[in-house]
Amino acid sequence: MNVGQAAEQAGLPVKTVRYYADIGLVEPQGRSEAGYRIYGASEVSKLTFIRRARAFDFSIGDCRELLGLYQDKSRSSRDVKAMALKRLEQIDGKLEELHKLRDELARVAKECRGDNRPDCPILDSFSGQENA
Amino acid sequence: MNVGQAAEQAGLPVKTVRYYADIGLVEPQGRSEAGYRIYGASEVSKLTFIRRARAFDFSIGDCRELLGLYQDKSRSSRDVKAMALKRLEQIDGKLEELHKLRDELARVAKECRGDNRPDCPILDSFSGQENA
DNA sequence: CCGAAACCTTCCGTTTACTGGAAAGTGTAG
DNA sequence: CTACACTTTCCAGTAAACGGAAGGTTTCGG
Repeated sequence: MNVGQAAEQAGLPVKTVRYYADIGLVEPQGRSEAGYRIYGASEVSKLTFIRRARAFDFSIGDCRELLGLYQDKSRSSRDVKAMALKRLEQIDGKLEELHKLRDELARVAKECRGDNRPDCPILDSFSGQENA
Repeated sequence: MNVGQAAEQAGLPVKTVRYYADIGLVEPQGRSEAGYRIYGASEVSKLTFIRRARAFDFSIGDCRELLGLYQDKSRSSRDVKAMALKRLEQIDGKLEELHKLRDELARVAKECRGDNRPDCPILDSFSGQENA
């Protein structure tokens, strides 16, 4: 199948699939006489795999590593779990940070009357003139 | 004061302060005879302002806009509040997404024994072979 | 069989918000 | 005077693609 179909099956934009081929992440089975990339079910699996891993915020580098584990039938699940737990930790950190951010922004937004007058607690908080 | 001191006071890397000058976000008061950027308290305030806004995930474009409002003494707080609420919405969306992600990753990681055997629910979930 | 539409190719530039480094000039402390 | 810290500009690169141009291919319909 051509790149378009492979992309559709994997749920990725065509450009992205080509990009992944360019960086050697998922190379097509081969090329047609006209130079078209040819993909098979196995490549679609890998692309799908990557789409999902990316949705978990794994970097392309991580994906490369995970794909290696994915294809290595003799890998130990320990390695994979270690990566997953590390990522989980990162996500938790990000979540916490984002939560704090959200709450602070919500707080200052709530304090702002949102009228025609210029005084605005939001901007005050940015400039470090909070009265809290 | 020179760029280094301004950066320190604003809590930003020197490179970043120079970058902000380059893109016309916060330009120095002037230049010394030797061509050194000269900053004053007012610029440091703006830099600090931007650092904080950036911590709220506002883009540079947003910061430019906010800085305009910040400096415009006749602005209405309504405009600022509208921006803040929009950003809040975005953050909430991101939070929700990240939460789902976290939970799913935690779930598959928990199911993974993490031993020397190759079977791994984490990788299975990536390739779409979940049994859930 | 021809022409248009819908594919596909490569290449190049753009994006975001910086960061790093090189080469060279300047200011300062001892 | 010299070492060293600080500054300048410029160039390149990062992540992970996206957008578009110019051109080749395939396929569908008449």
